[in-house]
Amino acid sequence: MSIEVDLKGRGKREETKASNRQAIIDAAREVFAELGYGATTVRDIIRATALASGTFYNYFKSKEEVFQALQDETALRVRPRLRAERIRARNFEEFVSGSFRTFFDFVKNDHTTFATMRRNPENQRVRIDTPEVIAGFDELRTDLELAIKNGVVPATDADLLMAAMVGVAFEVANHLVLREDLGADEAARFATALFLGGVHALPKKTAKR
Amino acid sequence: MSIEVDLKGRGKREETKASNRQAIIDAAREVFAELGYGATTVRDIIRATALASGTFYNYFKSKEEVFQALQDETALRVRPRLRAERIRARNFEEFVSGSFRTFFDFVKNDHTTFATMRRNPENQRVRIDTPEVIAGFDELRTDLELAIKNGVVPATDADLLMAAMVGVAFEVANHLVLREDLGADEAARFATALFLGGVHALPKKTAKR
DNA sequence: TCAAAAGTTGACGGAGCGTCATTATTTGAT
DNA sequence: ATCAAATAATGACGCTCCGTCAACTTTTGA
Repeated sequence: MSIEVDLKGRGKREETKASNRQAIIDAAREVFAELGYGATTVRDIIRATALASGTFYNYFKSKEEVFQALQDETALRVRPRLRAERIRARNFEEFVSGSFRTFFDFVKNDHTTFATMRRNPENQRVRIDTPEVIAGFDELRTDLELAIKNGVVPATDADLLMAAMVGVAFEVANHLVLREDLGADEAARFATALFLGGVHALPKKTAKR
Repeated sequence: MSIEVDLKGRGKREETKASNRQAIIDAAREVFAELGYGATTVRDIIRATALASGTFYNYFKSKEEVFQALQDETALRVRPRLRAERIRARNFEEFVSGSFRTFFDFVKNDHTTFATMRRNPENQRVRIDTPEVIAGFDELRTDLELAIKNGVVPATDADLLMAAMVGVAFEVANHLVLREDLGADEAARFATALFLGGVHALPKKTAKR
């Protein structure tokens, strides 16, 4: 008679599998933060765990793959917020300002996660475009295409528009992490004004992709 | 009586030193392009050279450092062009459009270099902010500060303005590399219109940094 | 001409990698 | 409750690459 609650509905097998995977991911997050992405080894990660070295490879192929899982986990936390913001928005202006504000808020609060993910001691930025991240980009482009179709935005290359928005978002986010004096509010106001102003000034040339 | 021309003014010592260094850098460029940054090893690089493995370490500490040298070399080719463009520009509009156009032209023509530097098979982007690159960013910020001082641009956080311009430039450049149908002209026209329009729409709030 | 300085070489000890035979745990059928 | 098959964990092993260093070669300038 077990008073144990089956945390995961399924059997013990499934349960430990999930918990081991999470243990590795959690350990990785800490080790990456401490040593930097480049310097950490698979052994470092597994050593921060109760598991044996071989076990690592039952779950991930390499440290890149754990990193990708980490990135996916993050994207998985951000995307719903962005989606909520997108639904709440009643016009294009709100869509843009809500997106920037949400993203910057996340970056500023989840500081460590984002910093770890983009910077490391060697002054080298690593960014992996995981499925979740790419899906997020696609959602954005789709929305921009919709805005174009509705005539809210001049008919431009939606791909470029997305690129521009993403570029501004990530690069500004970087400064957000590095600069103490810069808040999410200010950054969001800046990015929104810049992007919206820019969009309205676009020529109506290049239509399709 | 040597008919040999001392390519480098100095003695033989200096000369081979310079040529070895260059040989390593050149080999690295090719190997990175072939195997991708992540997969290449120091031995791969040195094997593509007439030198011995130990010699590598007389010139660089690691493959990261060679990569940095490569990046610096690239930045060293781009910066003068950007500076020339900046001098030619007779107003802020020309400054912005000239900068984007020059950068995108370079990216499109020097395709391989840029692609190698930002992408690799593992779908992972690596970017190192080397001294040359940072210096380039600083120049840009200085110019933007000047434009603000002259009242051509609303008084905004020059740091953010730089970040935005850099973000747009790099992210659009990425698409430039990946998309066949996209030309440097079109990209430059897009980025210029977006950025200039955005700048003029900025609030005059946040003054200093 | 030659000894000191500078640079090159590749072999070596060490570290991390990914695999795999072995051992332990879980499962479902009886 | 028992047990054989399925599944997962373990850590030792062979391998590759790393960075160093003593021995050797080339250059320098006295």
